[in-house]
Amino acid sequence: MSENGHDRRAAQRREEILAIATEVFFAKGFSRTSIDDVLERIGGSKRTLYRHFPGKEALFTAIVTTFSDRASNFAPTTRSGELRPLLLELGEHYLENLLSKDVVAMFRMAVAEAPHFPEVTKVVYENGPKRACELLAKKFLEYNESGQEKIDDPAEAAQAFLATLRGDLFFRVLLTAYKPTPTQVKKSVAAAADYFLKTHVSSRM
Amino acid sequence: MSENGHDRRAAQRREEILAIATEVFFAKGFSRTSIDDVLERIGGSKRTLYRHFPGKEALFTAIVTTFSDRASNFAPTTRSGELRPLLLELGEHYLENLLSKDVVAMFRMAVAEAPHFPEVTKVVYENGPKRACELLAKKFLEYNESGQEKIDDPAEAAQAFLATLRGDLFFRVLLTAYKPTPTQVKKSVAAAADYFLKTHVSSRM
DNA sequence: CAGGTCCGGTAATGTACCGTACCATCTCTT
DNA sequence: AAGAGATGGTACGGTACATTACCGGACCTG
Repeated sequence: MSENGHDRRAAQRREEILAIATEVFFAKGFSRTSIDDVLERIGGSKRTLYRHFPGKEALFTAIVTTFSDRASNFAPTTRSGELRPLLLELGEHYLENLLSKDVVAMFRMAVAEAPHFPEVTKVVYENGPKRACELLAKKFLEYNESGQEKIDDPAEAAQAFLATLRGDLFFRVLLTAYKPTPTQVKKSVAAAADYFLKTHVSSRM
Repeated sequence: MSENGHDRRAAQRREEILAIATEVFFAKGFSRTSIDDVLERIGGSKRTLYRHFPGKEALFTAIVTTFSDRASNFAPTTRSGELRPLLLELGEHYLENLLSKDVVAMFRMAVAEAPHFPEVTKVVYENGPKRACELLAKKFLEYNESGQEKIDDPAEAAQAFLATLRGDLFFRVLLTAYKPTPTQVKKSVAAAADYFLKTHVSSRM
């Protein structure tokens, strides 16, 4: 009953539609995107779109939940014994991802529609900032077991590190056309890492 | 030529329209607010609204610029000699304001419409996060002249303090129905202040 | 008081758009 | 090979909405 030819094709088509719709929604936002806009890009008929997604709102929830889930993973990092390089690598990866075009676009859409789709945007929060913080806290815990220094209160440390990492930058990117260069990102990350090292680390004896 | 009776009345009416329109836009967002919705609340005719504001977009820019300007002031604070109470007072005021219903609503609208009104939302950034940071840096400078302790690099210290203050909270409020209680806010502020004191302060000799 | 300007209310105009219906064609299952 | 379902293309219904137009009455200025 599984691996039906029809079903396989349908699933493929669904993925394709979802991918293109994601692009369109990210480019124009929820309200400014019309179903016809999406259709123009995917090329099929209206009926097929409505078969896969019962309406515009369903399309929105599918886009946001799947994207926010896929986009929220810390890259596996080299686990050297030194803390600072680890922080730099993790921080840079996090910021680069957070400030990327797609993530910013999704954030704009999710924040705007939060009052209308509370359950959906809650998922964004959980897959996004919350999960990032938890994963980082876990990495800190791992580090504490094998590393040279000790990180106090990993959960709160992770929270603080990510916050200083974001600083002002994310707001600025969300609200203006500003996009920092990789060099500027690196500089911000280095500053945040140094703060972190001053505060949350005690040398292991 | 000034203080005309007509002009006075008109200015008054404009203010009234702007205030009510602000409420409606904040409650429903830009795209979901219809001109008729606003009109229903202000009670007049369409023509008068269109006389004061040439269209929906003009109404949007007026709302966002004036509100973001008015909402972004640090309260004057008691300048005692101790740093910690100062941080607590400033931080609490900042967070309470940032997480208030209206500010959150404006942020949602501004972020969503940023691609379409770049100049306007840029003003929001400058009146909001940027200005807050500058004002706080100035306060730190003042403190350094009269206080008991010394804050290193006031500009960057202000940035870091506000960032740790926000932490995760603002995202969570933007994306979910969560609203922290005053007690929780106080707790967050205290944590951020303690973190700050550990990092950015050197005792004056 | 005369005249211009603002105001309120309603109607009209034109457009954009979501969702459905119809029908011929293609694809996979049995 | 036949039937069932998916697809493409186009057209339709109904609605919501921004903006303009019209008109009778109110208010301020000269």
